[in-house]
This record gives sequence, structure tokens and C-alpha cells, in this order.
Amino acid sequence: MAKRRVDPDRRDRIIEATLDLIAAEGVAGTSHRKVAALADVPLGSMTYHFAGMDELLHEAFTRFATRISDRFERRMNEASTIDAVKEAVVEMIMQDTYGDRDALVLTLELYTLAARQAKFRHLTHDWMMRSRRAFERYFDPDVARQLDALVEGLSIHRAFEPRDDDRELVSNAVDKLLREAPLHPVAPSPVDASITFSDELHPAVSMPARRLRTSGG
Amino acid sequence: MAKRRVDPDRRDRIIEATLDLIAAEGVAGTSHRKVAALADVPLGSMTYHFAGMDELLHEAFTRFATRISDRFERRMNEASTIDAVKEAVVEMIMQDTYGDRDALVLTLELYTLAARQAKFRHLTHDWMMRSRRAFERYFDPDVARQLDALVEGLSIHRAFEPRDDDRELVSNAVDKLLREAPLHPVAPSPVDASITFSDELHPAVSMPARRLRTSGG
DNA sequence: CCGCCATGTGTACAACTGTACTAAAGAATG
DNA sequence: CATTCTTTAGTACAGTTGTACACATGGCGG
Repeated sequence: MAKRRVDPDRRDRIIEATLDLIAAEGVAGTSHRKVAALADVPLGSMTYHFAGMDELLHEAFTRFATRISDRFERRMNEASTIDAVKEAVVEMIMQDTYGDRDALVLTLELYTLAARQAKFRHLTHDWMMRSRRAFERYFDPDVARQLDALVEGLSIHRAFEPRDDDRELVSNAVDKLLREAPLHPVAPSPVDASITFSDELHPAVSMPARRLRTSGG
Repeated sequence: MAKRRVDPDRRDRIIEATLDLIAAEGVAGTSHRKVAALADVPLGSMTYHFAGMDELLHEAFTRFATRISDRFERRMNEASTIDAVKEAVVEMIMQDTYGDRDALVLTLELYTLAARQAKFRHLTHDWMMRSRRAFERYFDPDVARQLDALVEGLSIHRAFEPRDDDRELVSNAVDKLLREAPLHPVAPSPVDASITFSDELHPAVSMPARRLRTSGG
């Protein structure tokens, strides 16, 4: 009866369900059972596909951070003039990064995890690096760092306390930070595509996780 | 035998222990039992002094946010020239806000809570408002908001990824944001001391919490 | 002095957790 | 077809949790 015997997307679905659940109830409120229910898989699938809760969280946040970074890079690469870059940055602050509540919650949950557990820190590290690299297509490294921080702060504050005149204020702040700053008149070289999330640092994180049964013998 | 029958600071000690524990293991890793052990009180004291976990967290974070805001305001009030203000802001980013890991973790945990649960949001709201008001002693409201956001972003990024040249970079960013900006040459009026954390919004939060026993007959 | 009652204490309980393990079902290979 | 191995499924278990509640205690008003 509706026994889904072959289900190739199971892992994916579990990860997506995990992100949904974290967004809704936080890491604290996330359990194997709830994720299983949401992804419509039996509890046993959790421990089969993931070695433990930490691995599940790690994979879920890796996907989330990669997704956000990809979008960020795409937006930045599409811009071809400094004005277009400014426009893109403002746009990202206004809706992308923390535009929806889910993204804000997930980001903060990840930061919280990373702040306390070193094994999650490479996620935030890579995320920050990718956005800085993207900025460095147009600005020198120092300005890139400053801009990155401004985006972070404005995004968070705007997410908590949105106002009608936000766009204007954000745009003005970006302008001030970039004044006299742009060193590269326009994109010099495409972002190095080899900079990706370094999953190889956490090799245990890849595929089927179940311990080989201590095969009696 | 060492039965501390009178212990007026119990509540205080529990709250402090809670903050320590959250800093060490996060909200997720915080339990009545662990807090009780750390504060050296029996488990029963938890439910006697606080109606539940949420109230405990709320009180702990209220104390934390108040403490940070107080220090922030004091620093800002002590400055008497624009240069001194700039210096103070840089100094705060460099060590105060997220200077130690504990403060970073606690801040992020609070943000995470506030992002998902409305009942914690007035804490972050009041916190933001107080720091903006402090800035508004010297700058117009828009600049105050921009500066507040910059401080937020720089603090977080610096906490995750400290560098040797941070001070210079931070100072430069603050300069750029304040260029042509300071409208008030110097502090016009003291910060309104009546702006405090609005605990009265959460009246259940004050004192002894134990439900009156449904006293028979 | 007594007796009351806010305060402090220990324990029980039901709910929920992560994970290990047995067993089966079907795909893959010969 | 027979066998092997990956994947799926169900369940059991030991541990931890928040909270309720019955009981002890001692300071204080009378």
C-alpha cells in the first residue's frame, strides 16, 4: 500500500524538509521524527541517509548557504556598470538576503551554530569569502569587506525593523561607502569559479552513512 | 547541612547562570537541570522562581540586552567631540559588542529567538532603539540608523573573521559614513533616560511565579 | 510563645529525544 | 533463475526533558 520502494530523491527531500523545519521551529525544535514526518519518510531513513543529527544539519546549511551565495554571485556578475552594481546591492538588501522571514531565521540559526561549533564555521567563512570575492570584481578588497559588513548589518536591521524609507537610506549608505572608492572601473575578470564550499574538509558528510554492520563472522 | 534556607539572590544567580550556560551551550543546550546545577540550587527552585523555560530565557536576555545597552550609552555619553564619538564607535566594534565570544553567542541566540518568536522581539527592538537614540545625540536619525547597521555588520564579521588591520578598516568605514553627515556639532541634550526596556509589556515576567495551588475548597 | 505562609526542596511522571538494530523488499548481477 | 547488496521499514531502548506536586522549613505578625 503506497510503499514507495524506490525513491531516489529521498536524501534531497529530507534536506529540504530539514531547512523548512529549521525555518519554522529553529534548530532547537528540529528532530529526526519531525523531519521524517515532513519529508514523508520513515524514521529509519534518517539514520540511514545521515550519520547523525549534526551531519543532517551540516548538509542542510551547506545547501542553504550555497543557494544564497549562488544567487548573490549571479546578481553581481550580471551587473556591468558601477551604477548597476550599486543597484544590485541595494536590491539584495531590500529583498534577497533576509527578504523573507525564512532566510533570516536560517541565517541566524547558522550563525549561531557557527559561533559555538567550529565544525560549522567553514560554512560562514566560505559564504563571506564568496560574497567578498564577488565584490572584489568591482572594488578593492578593503572596500569589499566594508561593503559586505554594511550589507550584513543593513539586512539584519531591516529584517527586524522594516520602514518605508529603507530603500533611500540603504542606497545613500552604499553611496557613501563607495564614494571615491571604486578602483576597478568595471569587472576585470570573472569570479573564480573554483571557489566553492569546501565540503572536502568534512569527508564524512557525503553519502550513505549507516555503519557497516559488524558482520558476524 | 549547608541548607541555605535564606538566599535573597537566588533569582539573580539563576539568571546569571542561565546566561553563562547559554553562552557555553546555546539556548538549545540549556535546561532547567543544567542551570540549577550551575547556580547551585535544587531543580525545584527553577519552577518556583520562573513560570517556565520561556520566562527564564526572557529574563536572562532582558538582563543581557540591558547590560549591553547601558554600556553602549555610557560610552556614547562620555564622548564630547565628534572625534571622540568616532573613536568610541571604533572602540566598541573592536572589543565591546562582540569582543568576547560569549557576547557574540548570546547576541546571536537572542536574534535567533527574536526572529522566530514575537514575544522576544521587543528585546531586540528596544536594544536597537536605544543605540539609535544614543547616536542621535550627535547625528541625524538617518545617519544614526546607517551607523547602527554598519556597527552591527562590522561587529559580526569581525567576530567571525578577525584580522590585524581591522581597526584601520573599521575606522575608515565609519569616517566615510559620517562624512558631511554630523548635523549636531556636539551633544544637544542627554539621552532620554526614560527609554528603557519595556518590561511592562510582559507583566507575567516579574516576581514569584508559582501558580497558586488550587487550594482545596 | 504560637501558628501562618512565603519560600525552598525532592521526586515522580509522561513526553520526547537520538540512535541502534532486526528484518524485509526489490535492484543488480551472475 | 539464484544470489548479493543497497535501500527501506519498523521498533526498541536508554537517556533527558519540562513541569507538577507533596512536603519541609523557618521568619514573622500576633
